[in-house]
Amino acid sequence: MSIFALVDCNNFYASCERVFNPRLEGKPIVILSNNDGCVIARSNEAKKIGIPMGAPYYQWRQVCEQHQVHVFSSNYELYGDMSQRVMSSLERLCPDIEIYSIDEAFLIFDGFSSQELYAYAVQIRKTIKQWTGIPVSVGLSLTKTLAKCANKLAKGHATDGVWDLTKRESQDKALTSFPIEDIWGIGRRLSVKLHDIGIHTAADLRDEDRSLLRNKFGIVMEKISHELNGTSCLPIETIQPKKQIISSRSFGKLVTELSELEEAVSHYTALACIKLRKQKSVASGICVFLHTNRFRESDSQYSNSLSYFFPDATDDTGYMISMVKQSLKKIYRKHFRYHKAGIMLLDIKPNHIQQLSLLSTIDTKKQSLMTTIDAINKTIGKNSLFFCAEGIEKRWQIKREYRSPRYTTHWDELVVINS
DNA sequence: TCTGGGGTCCTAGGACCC
DNA sequence: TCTGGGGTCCTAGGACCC
Repeated sequence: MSIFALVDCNNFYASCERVFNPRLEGKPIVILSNNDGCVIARSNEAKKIGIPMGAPYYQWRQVCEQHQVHVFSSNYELYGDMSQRVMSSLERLCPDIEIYSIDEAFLIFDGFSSQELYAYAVQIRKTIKQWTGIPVSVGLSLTKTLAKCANKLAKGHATDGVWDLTKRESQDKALTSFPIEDIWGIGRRLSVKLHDIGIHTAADLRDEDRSLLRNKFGIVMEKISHELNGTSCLPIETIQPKKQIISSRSFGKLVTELSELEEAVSHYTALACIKLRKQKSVASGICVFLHTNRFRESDSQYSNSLSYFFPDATDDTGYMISMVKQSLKKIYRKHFRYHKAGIMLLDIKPNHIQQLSLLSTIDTKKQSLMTTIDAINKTIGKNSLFFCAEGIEKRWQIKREYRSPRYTTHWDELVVINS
C-alpha cells in the first residue's frame, strides 16, 4: 500500500532569513507582504507574542518594536531559490514527488513498513537540514489529507519532527481531537456550516453519512471525508503548466496619472510574459484591471477591468504591451487615486498546439527577439534588457524597506563573514 | 501615511444546439 | 388542461489553498 508523506518547511520565510543570519536563531521574526503591508510569515517566537497572520503591519509596529521583533520585507528571490534547493534535495531522496507549494511537497512511498518509513522520514529531515539549512516537518499517512493532519501534529508535538498516522488506532486517537477548521480544504465558511450541523472534529466528519455530505456540500467535502477514512481520492499530480498567469501589485504610493499606470501595467505584462515563455506556452488574451484603495473610505472609489483577445495566441511581450495599453486607456478615469493595477494572461495553451487564425501571419523574427532577450537577461542578469514602456524610474514601485540581501542569486549580495 | 499576491476547483445557471 | 428532452459549453461566483 502506498504511503503519503507531506514535507513542510517550518516557518519557511523566517527560516530562509536565519540560514544566512544565524544570530536570528531563537529571535522573533516576521516577514511582510509586498509594500510592507501585512505580516505573511512568522517565526514561532513571533507567533508566541501573538502577532497574527495577515495582520496589517502598521497596527503591530509598536508591538514589534517593544519585543524587538526582527522585521523583513519579503525577499522572493531568496525564498524561491531556497525552495528550489529544498525541492531538488527531496527529489534525490524520493522520485515520486509532487511540489505542492513554495514550502511543501508530497512524497509517495511503496513497499516500506511503517517503522522503516518513520526512520526514513527522520533521515529526510536531517538531510534537508544539512543540505539546505531549512528545518522541515514530515507527516505520514494513507492519504494526502491525513498526511496534512499528521504534519500539523508533527509541528505541534513531535520531538523529531515526524508524525505517523498510518495506523488506524493512531488515526482514531488523533482525529477525535482534531478541529475541523484545521483540516486541509475546510476554510472559515465551511467550518461554520459544519459546526452548525454538529460536526466539530475530523473524526465527526470522517464518520458522517457521505451521501448527506455530498448533498449538502458537494463532491469536495465527500472526498475529504473519504480521505480522512483512509481512502485516497487525491492522487499525486505532476507539475502542470499554469492555466492563467496573474501579475499585479499595489503601488508604493497612490497613482493618478495614466502614464504611470501604463508603465506599471507594461511592466507587469513583461513579468507575466517571462513566466509564460518559461513554461513554453502562449496566451489567447489579456485582461487588465485597476482599482482605488477601498480602505480609504474618504476617497471616491473606482474599479474596472477589460479583457482583450488576440487574433492568434502569442507570447510576444511587445505586442501584448501595446494591446494592454489600449485596454487601459479605455478603463482609465481621471481624478481617482489608484492603489493597485494588474494584468491576467488568459486561456493559456502549450505553444506547440497553437491554433492559428485564417489570416494569421506569425512573425518569426519577433519570436527569436523574445528568445534572445530572455537569454541575455538570463546570462547577464534580470532586467538588463527591458521594454521602454515599462518605465525607467518606476516611481510607482512597491516599498521594501526591510529586505535582506539576495544572498544566493546576486554576486554583490553574497553573505559576508567577518573574522 | 500604512491593509499581499497568485493560484485552483466546483457549481449553478444561461445560451445554444439538435 | 398539462408548454419536449437531452446535451454541451461558457461564465460568474464561491470556496479553498499557500
